[in-house]
Amino acid sequence: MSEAPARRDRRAERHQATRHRILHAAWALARDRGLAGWSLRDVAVEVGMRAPSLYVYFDSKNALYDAMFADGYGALLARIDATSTEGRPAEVLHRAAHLSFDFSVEDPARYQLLFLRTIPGFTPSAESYTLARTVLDRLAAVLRSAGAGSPEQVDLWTAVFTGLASQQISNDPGGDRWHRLVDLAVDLLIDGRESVPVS
Amino acid sequence: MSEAPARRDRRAERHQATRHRILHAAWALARDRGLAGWSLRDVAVEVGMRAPSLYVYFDSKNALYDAMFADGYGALLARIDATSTEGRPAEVLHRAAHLSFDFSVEDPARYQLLFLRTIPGFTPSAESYTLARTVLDRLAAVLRSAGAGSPEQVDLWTAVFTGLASQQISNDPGGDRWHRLVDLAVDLLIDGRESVPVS
DNA sequence: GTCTATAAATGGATAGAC
DNA sequence: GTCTATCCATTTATAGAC
Repeated sequence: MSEAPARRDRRAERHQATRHRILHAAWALARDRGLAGWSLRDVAVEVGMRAPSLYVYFDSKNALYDAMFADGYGALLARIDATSTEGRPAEVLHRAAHLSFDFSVEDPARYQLLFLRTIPGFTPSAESYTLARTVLDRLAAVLRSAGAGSPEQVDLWTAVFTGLASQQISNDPGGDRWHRLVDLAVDLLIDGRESVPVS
Repeated sequence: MSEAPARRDRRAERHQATRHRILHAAWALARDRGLAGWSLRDVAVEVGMRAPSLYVYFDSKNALYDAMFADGYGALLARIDATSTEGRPAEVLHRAAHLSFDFSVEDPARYQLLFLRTIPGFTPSAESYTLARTVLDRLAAVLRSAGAGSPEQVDLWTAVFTGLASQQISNDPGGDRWHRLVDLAVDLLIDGRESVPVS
């Protein structure tokens, strides 16, 4: 009440900016030491603060995990939106497969947080969970638009490409041993009855 | 030197038995609270001891994780040995697929320890890692015996069936939404064998 | 909003008596 | 082999000064 709207807005903006710096630092630590390999102190050091100051921005460590969870699905949504759905169905499906695979492999910690249940005591908030559902439905819609949209087909697709990504992450980090199989897997899923040449 | 061999043997046997009790308790806690959701104190309570006594049997918590890792791969090996390799290649492949899928799904904590890198600071010992390699080679040999043994085929198979299992665990625990897709996936992979590059 | 100080709890690990 | 006692480090989280 005692402040002009402009000043209040600037402060809110600044607050949001600091939140993002904290979030970014947490991601960096997660990528570097594993999803569970860092503490709030570590995050604080990374952003040039003391640990207690973080509580101005996040109510708890799990709240920070929840923000990371939502942020990760936000990144997936952005990736989906940035991917063309033009072209023949087969082309769309190849693009969708690489989208899933690449998104998973490029950040194993994010993969672990978004797609596995691995942090003891952490459960996404209702809002974050709803976001996750929405984003995955959006990905399913892409498959549907390319004629691979039955529930069974979608389930099989997600299993195959997260499976390829998981193997790539765990058994050949930085390599391409499973990446090389992505297009082949798409072809097998598109038509299992006749051999499809691999380019 | 001051003890008769018989007495020494009985003591070694007793020691091994207690080690197994501890291992069993750790698995029970991992299944119940997650792979990282328990402490050595919890394990001790479970076996009716105090935490320091555990150090008579395991040098550290990571040593206990390592024993669990080896034990898990031992269980997989036993499962492989107990599975028939008789019948037509297609039958063998269906059996192998269900073996992989069921083994993963029936114990998510074990799946996490054996197939994902999720415990900060834990790396399997050289011996355990060698065992893991041996067991997975054994599974690959089964695929080979059924005509699906090229490195690319084996990589694709493991990715597909651990992927199905991972989705089942994370998104439909206790259900069969991805279990129902196992045989379908096998058929698709069998039909596509000719298109898999043979190196 | 950031800090110091500290609570409060946890957890891995060791020393040494019995 | 098991215990008590304890160390030592860590971590999440809170209180309250500035």
